[in-house]
Amino acid sequence: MLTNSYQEQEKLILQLNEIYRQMSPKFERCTGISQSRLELLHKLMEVDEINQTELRRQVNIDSAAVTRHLKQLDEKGVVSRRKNPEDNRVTFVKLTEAGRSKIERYCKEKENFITQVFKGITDQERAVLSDLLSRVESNVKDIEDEQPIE
Amino acid sequence: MLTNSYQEQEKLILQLNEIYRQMSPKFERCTGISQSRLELLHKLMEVDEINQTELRRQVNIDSAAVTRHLKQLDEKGVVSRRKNPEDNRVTFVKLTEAGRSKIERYCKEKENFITQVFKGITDQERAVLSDLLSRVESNVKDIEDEQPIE
DNA sequence: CATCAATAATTGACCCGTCAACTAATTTAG
DNA sequence: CTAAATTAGTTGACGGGTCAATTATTGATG
Repeated sequence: MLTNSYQEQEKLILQLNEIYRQMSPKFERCTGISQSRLELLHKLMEVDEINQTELRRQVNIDSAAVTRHLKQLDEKGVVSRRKNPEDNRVTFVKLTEAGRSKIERYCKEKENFITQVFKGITDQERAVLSDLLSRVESNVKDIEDEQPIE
Repeated sequence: MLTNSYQEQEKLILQLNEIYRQMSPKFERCTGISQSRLELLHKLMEVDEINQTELRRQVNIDSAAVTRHLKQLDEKGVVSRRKNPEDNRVTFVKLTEAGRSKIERYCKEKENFITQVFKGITDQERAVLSDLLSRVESNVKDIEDEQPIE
């Protein structure tokens, strides 16, 4: 009984991984941009100007990753950066005009994509899903890192 | 109305990504091995000997990734490989004795981990979750890759 | 005020995954 | 029987993420 239940839990974990792994590359092929990069840009859309630490906090990825994304986006002219004159450690980031219009097109594609992902799933079911995922997420957050084997 | 619903869908996608990103590194720190590598080993546990293509098919990751995992596992003495004498293109993989006993310890840690992930979630709720994820997964699979912007 | 601690951002090393190109072995067809 | 297609596995280039170490700047404290 417990064994049976455990195996179902194992399967759920695999499902979560599987969905992520299937979805990420497809998202990128469909929209032309990766999910996390678009998420970064989406945040920038909302705030006009923001420093990297705050951006990192909101998108919740490593600051190293943020730096590299922004560097490339800067080179492509999607984003511009300047130092905070009152504190030379922090750098402000904002979208360029070109970037802004590009993103709109990305978001259009994203909309199609997302619609397809949840095809046939009712509002109510999505609410249930969201609740369950939130609880899982919270459990994951609470897990203490332990000593690995060896 | 539709906008509201859409934003919830967006959030769900973010949640899925978030869980994956949070879980993967934690899993590895807790158990001492990565999820996909343990999944590979788990499969090997069940089948005694198997060729790489079949393994790739079952675990559903790129053959390049499989090759690299097995190469490292081979070097660590967890796994042994030999060519199929009847078809020199295929290579058979199997666990070594040392590997087999190591995996048992990993699985023990994994069990703790998974238990924590689903803490406070009932069997019935897990069943619902599994169903919803399956449907999402199936939708993702059906998405046709389209032309990206530009 | 001079030193030591904290903070923001960057960089390097590494893991994991994809795709595309390549090698080698085996089938298949002409 | 040989040439072309297929198949298994490997490798290289690349994108994305983490952690740990480093740099530069600012803040705090004796």
